[in-house]
Amino acid sequence: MRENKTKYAILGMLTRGPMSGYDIKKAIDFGLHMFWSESHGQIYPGLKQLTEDGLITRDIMHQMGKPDRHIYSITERGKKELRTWLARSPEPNSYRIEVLLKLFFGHELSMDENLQNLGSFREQQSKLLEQYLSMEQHLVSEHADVPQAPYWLSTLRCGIRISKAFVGWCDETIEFLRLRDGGQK
Amino acid sequence: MRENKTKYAILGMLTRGPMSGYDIKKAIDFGLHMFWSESHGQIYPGLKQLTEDGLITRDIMHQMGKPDRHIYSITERGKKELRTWLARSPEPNSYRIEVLLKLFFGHELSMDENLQNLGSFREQQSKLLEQYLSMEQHLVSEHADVPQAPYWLSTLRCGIRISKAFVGWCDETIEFLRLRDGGQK
DNA sequence: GATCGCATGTAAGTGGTTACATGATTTA
DNA sequence: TAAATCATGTAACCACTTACATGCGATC
Repeated sequence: MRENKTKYAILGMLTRGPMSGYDIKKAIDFGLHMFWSESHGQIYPGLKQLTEDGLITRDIMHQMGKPDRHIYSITERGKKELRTWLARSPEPNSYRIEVLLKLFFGHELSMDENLQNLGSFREQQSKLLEQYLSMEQHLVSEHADVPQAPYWLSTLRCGIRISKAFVGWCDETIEFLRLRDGGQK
Repeated sequence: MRENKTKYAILGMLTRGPMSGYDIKKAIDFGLHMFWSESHGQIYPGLKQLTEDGLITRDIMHQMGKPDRHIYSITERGKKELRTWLARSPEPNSYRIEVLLKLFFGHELSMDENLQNLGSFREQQSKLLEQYLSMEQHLVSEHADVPQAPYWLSTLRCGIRISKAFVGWCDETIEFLRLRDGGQK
């Protein structure tokens, strides 16, 4: 059974308070971007469905010079539905890591090309790492008082661990392959 | 541009030598399963397309008491296509990690439920880790001589690093949340 | 006698991204 | 003056999984 999890990301964000689809998209992009993503092409139909199911309600705010804002609020039933899902053990995640697929077939490439791929991946990950570290600082210093902070911090620290692991692996692997290549000559 | 990468996984496996769709599926499940997956509902149509495009060719082997085997071989053009893709810098991977989405909204749950989710994820990852470690041993002792071995080893070691990172993070987070919970009382 | 492995394929349905569509205001 | 931001939605398209379809032989 493949389940659509967009609804839970939406419901989760609405526990912070009423907001628009646009706000939800931004909140997901900012808060979850190291481990989750939703496109607005999923969010707007999702909001429609959730409204029909009675898990959220909609209010319309008129604005001058800007489009109307549709403000959604989570209902009690919505909260219940969210909690039920949250409490079910997480399914194993299946990721697809392109750099690893490429490296697995690395024998088909020159060593130089492999090292370039690894280098570009390393750069991606070390940029992410820096970003997470500065977000962690920001969270600790600015939002330590909000009750969700420990959970946000914990997910951030997972991102930090993972990107550190990737960077470390890149360094190890670049050296390992270089040595092998040199030794072969 | 969202690109279908199934074809590259197939082409890559066929660089080992001619094999059937069934074999390819098994090779992917066994060799790539920590970072890639393909369903046979993707593989068979993929093989058809690749044959039409002239990137692979097909031979049919009759067997007694079993269905025919369709044996595919990669062509020169196929190898070229694969190499071109392999040499392009890997795209950043977008993973969806359910346990993190759940933990991000952990404030909606009891501490006990959060710890249970973390515990179940930790178990998943530590099982994976053990599996990878034994595969590493096997690879080093049995297949050290094949020319692809360093690449296979490298991808395995990435899996090892990542699952270690997850397990370490789980331990840290379980303790972090327990302390916070105890401190609050 | 049931299930698993071998072996290939198609079809239905869902998941998800990107482009299309609109349009005012602010910023570079 | 070009672009980015605010703001919402739909439609087309592709990716991917799962169920359907078939059928023999071996194992439990």
